[in-house]
Amino acid sequence: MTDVAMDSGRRARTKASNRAAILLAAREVFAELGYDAAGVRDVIRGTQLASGTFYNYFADKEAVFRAVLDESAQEVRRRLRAVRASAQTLEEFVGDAYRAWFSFLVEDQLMFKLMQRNAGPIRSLFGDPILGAGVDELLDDLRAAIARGDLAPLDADYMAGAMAGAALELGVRMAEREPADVEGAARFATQLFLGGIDRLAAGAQGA
Amino acid sequence: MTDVAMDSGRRARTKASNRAAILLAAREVFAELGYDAAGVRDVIRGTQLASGTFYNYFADKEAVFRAVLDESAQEVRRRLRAVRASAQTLEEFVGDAYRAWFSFLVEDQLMFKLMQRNAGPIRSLFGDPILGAGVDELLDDLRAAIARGDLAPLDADYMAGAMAGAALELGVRMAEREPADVEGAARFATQLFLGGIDRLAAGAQGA
DNA sequence: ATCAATCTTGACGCCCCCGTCATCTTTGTC
DNA sequence: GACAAAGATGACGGGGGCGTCAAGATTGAT
Repeated sequence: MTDVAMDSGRRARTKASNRAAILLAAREVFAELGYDAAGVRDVIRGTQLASGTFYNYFADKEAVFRAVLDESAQEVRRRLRAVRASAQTLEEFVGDAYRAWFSFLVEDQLMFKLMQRNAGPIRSLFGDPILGAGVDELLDDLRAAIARGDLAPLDADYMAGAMAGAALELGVRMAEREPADVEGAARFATQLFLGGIDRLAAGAQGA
Repeated sequence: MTDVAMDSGRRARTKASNRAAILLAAREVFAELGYDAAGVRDVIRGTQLASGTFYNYFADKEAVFRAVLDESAQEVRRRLRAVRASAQTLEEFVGDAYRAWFSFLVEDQLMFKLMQRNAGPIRSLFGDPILGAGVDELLDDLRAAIARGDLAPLDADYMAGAMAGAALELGVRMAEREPADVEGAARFATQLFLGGIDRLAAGAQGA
């Protein structure tokens, strides 16, 4: 052997590329047919591989599905974290997050389609999280902002839900426009929530 | 025969009750397993009937599914229409609609579960509408209000989307609280959107 | 060049669901 | 009570997806 853990052999390279091919095909198939309707065969049909080979890479359909979602979820969270961390004002915090989210939807429409089509399966395979962990992080950020005094003491749980729900439906409509209206949708969402936060804050202190 | 179209015979009664039993079982099964995973057999297992009997009432799985959704959708729309028609102010319009929506979710949790679980199939079987026709009516109302001058000229499409998306996710969180927080969630949503509308209106005229 | 280890292949057996249909049961009529 | 029409039943044949595995192909080390 040339050395340990050298992933440069032909062996290792095809292994990686096969895995990638399966993941890509799976993403397309799940987005197109939906998790339940899609079969392992539909996935491999999208590659050059034989049916048996699939099982050298993943235990079953659920395993690929999880892997596919992990990829996307990580990327989304990475971007949103970056944007939120560098926000200086509340307006930046809200606006940049929406802008990043909408941009991502436009870039990776396959993932968006996948999320919409498989909301049910995602909810039942993982806990609740469709936008899942992403919403959890938003919730944490909101709570932290309230604790710091940067944000009025509103119901962070409801707020995170409303922002996430609006993000999904606005995303659909944003992507339908020609050309995709990332900036317009981001501005709309920003004004909507900043205005809403103001009013909720006013009500909270008055009560 | 006693007479025409008399639905009082034993015959007609069992027919109606069988149909109802199938619809109820279908609602439960679809909510529990999801449209794709559920089979016609799962549905009849929830009744006293034999497998063949199913096909005397519905052509196939898709047909029952459509029937189940129709029932619920009609009820939701009926309630929302009633509430909106009698609204005098913007605050009533928004607040009462959310209150009606959240109440309905609490009363008919089975339908809510069904909606969440089968968002994908619903989207692909019908056009887009998960909350579908309901959102269309909201959109119409918003446009009408803008035309009348009761509402500032904001993007009605985005607004309807944001309100609907928030309605879904707020609904989830509202129902999770113990006891279900219909009033709190309705107030939250109302303040959020009234505040948002104010700010969007201010921006619109300034631009 | 040889050979063992590793990976790929696709046919196979298994299981489950679907929609039908010949048969039996119930209903309504006279 | 007898008979015809309407309806319920569940066994059956067909189709399709799943995961396995024996046989063949590739790789990498000597």
